[in-house]
Amino acid sequence: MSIDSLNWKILKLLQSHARLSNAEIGRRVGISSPAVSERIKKMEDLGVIQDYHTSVSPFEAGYQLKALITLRAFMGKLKPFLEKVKTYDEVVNCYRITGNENIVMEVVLKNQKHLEAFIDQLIVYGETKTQIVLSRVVKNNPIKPLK
Amino acid sequence: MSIDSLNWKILKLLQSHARLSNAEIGRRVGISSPAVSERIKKMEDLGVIQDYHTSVSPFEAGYQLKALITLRAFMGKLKPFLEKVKTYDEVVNCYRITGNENIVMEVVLKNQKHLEAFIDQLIVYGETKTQIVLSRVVKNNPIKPLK
DNA sequence: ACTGAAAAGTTCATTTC
DNA sequence: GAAATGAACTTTTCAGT
Repeated sequence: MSIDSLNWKILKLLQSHARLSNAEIGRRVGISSPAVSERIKKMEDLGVIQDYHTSVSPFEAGYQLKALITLRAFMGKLKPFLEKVKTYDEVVNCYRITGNENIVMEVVLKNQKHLEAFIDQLIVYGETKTQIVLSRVVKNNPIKPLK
Repeated sequence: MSIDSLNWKILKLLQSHARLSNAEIGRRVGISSPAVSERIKKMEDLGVIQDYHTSVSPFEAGYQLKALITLRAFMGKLKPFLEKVKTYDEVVNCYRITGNENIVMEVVLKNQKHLEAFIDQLIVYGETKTQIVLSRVVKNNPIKPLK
């Protein structure tokens, strides 16, 4: 499927402002709101649009620490871990990756004690390395059309 | 600021379904739509809600590869890189982190040739390590209230 | 992709608790 | 201070073109 330039205009708006009304989007891209609605629906159905997400400030929610934790799973422990990781409230995102480590997780934590307790839970699945997130330099940069 | 339980209910809905109408949220949490609207507005103003984001499938948009690239910046090159990184279309997210590497980026790329060309651009700023993302095990897991 | 009418949702002032 | 109500306005949905 190829995304036409009108759909790219719609996606550009939605990627940074998901709660814009169809009418407002229509005004900005120059079509009527039913047309916007139909295009968005089609993109949802085709899987071009995956989901609409609200980001909540971890800090405001009481999570003082953000970290990236990589895991190098022990033999036979990767599969059980892939199931277990879905149950951790601390894990916001988790990727399976190539290389020496198998897994990288983005986690939110109350404090250092919480971090320590969380890492302790992981130790049965593999070796971990932890990097504290100091700041977010680029945040959800919208995807653009290929040239 | 502490988030009350009604606001947590609203946030729970919004985190996974950012385009729900205020009226629909109100129905599900048991208050009127003006009350929902006011609560959301207040959370936006206080910075509890940071933004509303639509995720577009990189694959459907023509990006066949997703990778995590870490960078260990050369002496005096970190600051210029922090400015430069905001200009790369390939970089969806970028964090500054503690540890041996200073930076980790989530990037989307057309193909291996594109990856190679992108890494070539980074080489002036520091040493890179690239890990290809095989799959996303956990995706935007909503933040929950602290116990 | 547009139009037009009906249904649904939002906004704002006011009232209530 | 927080939420409900009701009127005016806006948006969405769904028909037909």
